[in-house]
Amino acid sequence: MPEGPEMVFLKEQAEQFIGQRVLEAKGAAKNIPYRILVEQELREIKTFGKEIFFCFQGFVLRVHLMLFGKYIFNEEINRELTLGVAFEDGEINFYASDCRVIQEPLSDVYDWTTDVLHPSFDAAKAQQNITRKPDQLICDALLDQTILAGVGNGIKNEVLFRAQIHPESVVGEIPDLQLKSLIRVCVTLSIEYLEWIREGTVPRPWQVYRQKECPRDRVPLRKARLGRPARSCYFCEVCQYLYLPDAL
DNA sequence: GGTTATGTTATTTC
DNA sequence: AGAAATAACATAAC
Repeated sequence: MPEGPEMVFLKEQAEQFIGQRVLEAKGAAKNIPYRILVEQELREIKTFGKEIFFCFQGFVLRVHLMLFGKYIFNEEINRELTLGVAFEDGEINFYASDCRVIQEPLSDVYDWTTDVLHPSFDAAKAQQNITRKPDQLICDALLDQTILAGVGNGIKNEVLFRAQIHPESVVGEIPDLQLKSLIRVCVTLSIEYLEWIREGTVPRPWQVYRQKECPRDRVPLRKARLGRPARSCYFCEVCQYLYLPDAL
């Protein structure tokens, strides 16, 4: 569930509660001021990458779904509730999530120019940031949330396929134009992914992620755990070019 | 039943 | 000290 587009979709769903007061807040999450939340008015909802923020007067509730997180509206499921917040017209319940309170202004903590789904995303800056670690593998660079917030393992695999770049390519060896196009695809694919969610497209039309065959070459895809830490990569050895330093 | 997995952080190890 | 590996968290699908 938890790549950037999923969180933007959640924000769109939860925005129905803006302007409403909290009737009840409960859950197992630690360091949440449950009692203080009650009566507070939800002012705004924001996302940054895979995080969502419920903004109240003077503080922000931050939720990250991590790997197994789930949320459900107006219902509880038979599992330990991490955080449930009831508003005047409905409630939202989070499970297996990481929830925190942020006191500082969000703009002191987050830089939205790195969020691929934010209007102020700065592609040129992302390219500079990636190039700053020229020895890194591109499959790792794409998952760096300080460079491309919101890109997860699914988007990573799809983007590399579309840009025809092998996941084990060394960042410093990828030509500028290729890298630029790769970053652009991070944005366009994230937007497409958001559309799939909005339209309820299931299963997601992944081209390579969790797939068996290359849709371009009809060749079996390779699956390998690459990078640090090792993450699943699905790729085509025929059409995805491996950029490596010259041998010898 | 074992393995794997859309993610991040804390701890341990080198 | 600091980088890098490992564990931890918690859940469902294969």
